[in-house]
Amino acid sequence: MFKEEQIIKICKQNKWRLTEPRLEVLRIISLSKNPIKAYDILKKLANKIKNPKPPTAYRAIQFWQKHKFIHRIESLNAYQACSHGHSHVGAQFLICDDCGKVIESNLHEIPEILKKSTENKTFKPLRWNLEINGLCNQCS
Amino acid sequence: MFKEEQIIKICKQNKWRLTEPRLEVLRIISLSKNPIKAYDILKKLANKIKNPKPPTAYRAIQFWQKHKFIHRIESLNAYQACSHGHSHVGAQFLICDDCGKVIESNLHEIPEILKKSTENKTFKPLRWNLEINGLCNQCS
DNA sequence: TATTAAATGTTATATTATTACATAAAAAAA
DNA sequence: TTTTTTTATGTAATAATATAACATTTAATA
Repeated sequence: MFKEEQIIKICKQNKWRLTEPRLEVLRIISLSKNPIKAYDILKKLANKIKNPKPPTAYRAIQFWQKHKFIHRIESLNAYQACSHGHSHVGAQFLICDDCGKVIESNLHEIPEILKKSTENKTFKPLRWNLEINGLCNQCS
Repeated sequence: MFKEEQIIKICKQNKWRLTEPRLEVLRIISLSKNPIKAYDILKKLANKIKNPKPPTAYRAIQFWQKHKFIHRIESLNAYQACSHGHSHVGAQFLICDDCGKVIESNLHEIPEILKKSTENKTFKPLRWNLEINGLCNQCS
C-alpha cells in the first residue's frame, strides 16, 4: 500500500522517529511475500544491523503496529504490511491454507454487523480482527 | 452449552475415547469464567493428575478443539468452552477489554459476507474466526 | 549548552508450544 | 481368548514466541 517515501513523509509529519531498526524491520515485512514471523524478521535484520536481539525486532514491530502500517495475523504469529491504508479499526484476512498467502480484504459489511450489537447494547465494539481460512483462487 | 453427561454420550456415540486427562481438562475449561491459558489449565490439572506435563494439557486441548467443544481465542492464547453447539465452521467472540470476559456470539450474517468472496471466486472460505474487542455492557 | 524524553543495546527470563521416545491401555484381528 | 495393532499417555528435553529490567545512546526541547 505505502511506498517507503510516503511512510517517511508520514512519519515526519507526525514526528514519529524513523530509526534504523524501525526502517529495516518495515522493509523486511514489506518485502515478504507472505506474513513473516518475528524471529525470521530478526534473522533478516542481522544482515543490516550487527547482532540484533529480540527486543529490537519486537519494538519495531510494535511501533509499526501501533501506527497501523502492519498487522499481526494472530493465528500465524506473523506480521504483514497493511495493504489498505493505516486508519481502519478492523481488518479481515483471507488465509490460504495451501500456499500460505494472506490477502487483506475490506469487507465493508462487517461494521454493519457490529453496529447491531451496539444498537441492542449488548457490547460496544471498538476494533476487530477476522481471519478466514480457505483456499485462494491460485490453489483451489 | 454442553453438560458433561451429554459430552460423555456424544463421545460414546462417536467412539471418541474419553480419558481422564481429557475429561479433567474439559472440566477445567468449562468451569473457567473467562478464557483460560494452557499453563493455567496445567496448574489446575495438577490437582487431579499427578505432576502433569505440558503435552498432557495440550493434547487434551487439541482433542476438544478438534471436536469443536472448545475454542482458542487467538489474541489471548487462551481457551474457552464452546457455547453454541459444536458443529459450526466459524465463530465470533466479543472480548471485553476491561473485565476480560469473552462472549461467543453467532452473528449469522458473517456467512453471507463470505459467500460473496466465493461467488466472485477470489477465495474459497472454509472456516473463520472473528475476534472483536470492546466493552461489555457490564463495563461500559 | 544543559536537560529531558525517547529509543536502543544487552542480558536474562517468561510464556507458549512441540518433538521424540518409552510405556500403557484399548480396540481389532486372529 | 490371545495376539496384534492402534491410540493415548508419561516424561524429558527443547523449540518458538515474547517481555522485563536496566544501562547507554540519541534526539528533542528548554
